[in-house]
Amino acid sequence: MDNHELTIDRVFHALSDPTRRAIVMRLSAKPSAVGDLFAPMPMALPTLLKHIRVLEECGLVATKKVGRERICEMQPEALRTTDAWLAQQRSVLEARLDRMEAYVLDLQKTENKNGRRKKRK
Amino acid sequence: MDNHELTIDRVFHALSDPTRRAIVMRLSAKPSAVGDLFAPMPMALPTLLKHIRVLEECGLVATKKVGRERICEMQPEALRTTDAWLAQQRSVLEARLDRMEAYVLDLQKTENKNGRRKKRK
DNA sequence: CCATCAGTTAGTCAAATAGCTAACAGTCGT
DNA sequence: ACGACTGTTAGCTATTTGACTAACTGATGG
Repeated sequence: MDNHELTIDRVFHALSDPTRRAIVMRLSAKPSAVGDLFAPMPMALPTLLKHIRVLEECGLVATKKVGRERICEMQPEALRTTDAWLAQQRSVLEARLDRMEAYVLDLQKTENKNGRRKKRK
Repeated sequence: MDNHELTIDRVFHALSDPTRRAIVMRLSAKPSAVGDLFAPMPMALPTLLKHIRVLEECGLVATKKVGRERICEMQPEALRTTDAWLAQQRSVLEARLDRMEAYVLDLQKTENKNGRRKKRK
């Protein structure tokens, strides 16, 4: 019953498919009906529909029925949450690499001062 | 033959699994041997090994054999590439939403000037 | 040198995924 | 009212995934 859950699991999984990433790119530019999204896609309509459902269930996209069309549009929040996870990892990782680089540079400086016979046995 | 490909597909897929995200988080903090990663995981060793291979094949992690251990460490580049994709979508989407908000605010202002009978039928 | 330690390979299995076709169901224009 | 338009549902299939156990390989450490 409780679909439309915004779990990082689901969002990453949704974005792992090139068709779904293409949909996300189009919907980021502007909301569209299912038929508009379908036009350029090399697959059957029900297949596309299923991709849209996946995007909906992870919270990346919301849809509403208007007449006989279904309009799809991006939900900025899901994108932000996922971006935040990635940014967090990057910052932890890159902070550590920077510290390491600083440490190595410091080592080199110390070596230059204290002992130059390093290269000989 | 050509594994270790850094495709956005593979990176997103790799990150869609909570076990693999946990590995990424630990390796972002510091490189570790397979055994260290294994210790807190509630699964068999070969299962963990396979997760590590997935991370390796998408370019997120690199490993090297040292004695009888295998040391794993993060590859910052893969994280950056994926982060860039997400950031790009966010910027397109949020720029559009901002324009739309501005437009709506402008409409409201115009209405306030021209016609106040809006609320009555 | 041989037991233990740290992975590794191979093989099995259930569930999930992405694709298809065929048939059905609301809406709209005339 | 009815045909065309736009989805939608219901199966079916092949492939991939994430998990397991059992058996194997290559490095220590004593």
